[in-house]
Amino acid sequence: MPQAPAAAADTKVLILHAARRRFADHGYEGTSLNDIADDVGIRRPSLLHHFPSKEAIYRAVLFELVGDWTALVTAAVQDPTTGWGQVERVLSAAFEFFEQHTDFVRLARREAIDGGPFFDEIATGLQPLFDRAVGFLEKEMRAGRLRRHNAPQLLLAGYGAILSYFSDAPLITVLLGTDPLSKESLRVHRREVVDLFRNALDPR
Amino acid sequence: MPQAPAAAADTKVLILHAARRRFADHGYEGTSLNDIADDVGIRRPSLLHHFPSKEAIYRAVLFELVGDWTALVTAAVQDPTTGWGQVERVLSAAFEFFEQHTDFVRLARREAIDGGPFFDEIATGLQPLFDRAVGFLEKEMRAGRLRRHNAPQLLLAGYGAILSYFSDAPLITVLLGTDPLSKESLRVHRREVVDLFRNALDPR
DNA sequence: GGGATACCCTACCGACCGGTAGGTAGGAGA
DNA sequence: TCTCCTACCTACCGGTCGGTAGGGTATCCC
Repeated sequence: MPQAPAAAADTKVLILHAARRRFADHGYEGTSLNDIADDVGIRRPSLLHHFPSKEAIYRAVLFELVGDWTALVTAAVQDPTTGWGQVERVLSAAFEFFEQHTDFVRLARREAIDGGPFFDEIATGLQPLFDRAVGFLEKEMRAGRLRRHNAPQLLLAGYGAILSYFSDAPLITVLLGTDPLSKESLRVHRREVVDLFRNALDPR
Repeated sequence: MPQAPAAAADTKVLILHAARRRFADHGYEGTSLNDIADDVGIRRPSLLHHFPSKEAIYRAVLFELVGDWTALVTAAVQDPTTGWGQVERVLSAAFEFFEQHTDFVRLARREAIDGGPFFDEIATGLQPLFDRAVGFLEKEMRAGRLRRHNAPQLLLAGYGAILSYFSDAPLITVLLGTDPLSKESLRVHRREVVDLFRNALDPR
């Protein structure tokens, strides 16, 4: 029983959505095209009508997410605030983004660990963001609006602390005994992390 | 050309060693028994003479590492020191362990993200360690030897900051432009993280 | 010497992988 | 109405996966 063809754009969106979930949950190797096709409700060869290969699907998912992340950071940095206020703004924006894009966090983590075939493009995509953040921190430290630290290392520590909470949610669920992604847990975690960095950075 | 059989114990050790590297580098799905067998220098069926299945090999690798980690934490906590001094001691011990067991870090990370079939046993193995650490922090906070914080969340933030530095080394290499696992980089990172937590915890 | 056992091998299995070939249904435009 | 295109299908490709069967050889124990 043949099926009425859907609009190509719609199917492509459905594929990307299903693929993002699968890749985030099980990684590149742990996801088969059949898995994705089943989620969409079509057969595998029909997937490959919309994308030339599994690799192309993965790449599309990755770039979409990096694009979202870049847009958010760019917007957050637009604001001319300085000192601790700006740091807190960016921290908050990052938190909100990660809350709403847990797939992105886990995918990024997998890429960071793997150093796989797509890794280079992702890394060079993220580097300007990192450099800009380091530049901002160092400028504010020199101006005395933030306490002096090794800016890149501090940034890495912060990125690690926040990202881990979202990427390792399955483990943290067991450790805490409650859902770490619940409104209340998120509120508490966010306050704790912001506090950690205020103690380190805010000259008061 | 048949080969002289080696002592079973030796081969088993070689298998576990090769498997740990492979699983850490490429994950469970991304590692085939042929990969491991090639590293050891035997054929795949010979692997399965020493272990009943791929899953059994993975499980053995995982439990060995969790055992090492448990032993280290237990030893570090043995010391009767209190307050910030004890926190700094444990932090230092963890750093050293992670430096020497980067395979463990990446494997643990993969497990934490996946929530896979082996995950439950690992998580319940780690939970007592987590609970004990939280207990220590809260005791010291009540006694006024550490500044008050939400202990579990602070611990998670710390664990995330440190672990990420090692697990995400491939990405960080690109971001920093230097080897994050070099003696000098490690020294700087360690000082920065210890500083971060001293600012938060040490009542001075 | 003769088993028994431990270790490793080649040869094979069924299942699944990503990807291709070829065909069909149905809408759009001449 | 004829033609072209899109979207999807079934059937198949070569190759790899984890795992098994069965044989050969070295070593240990009697």
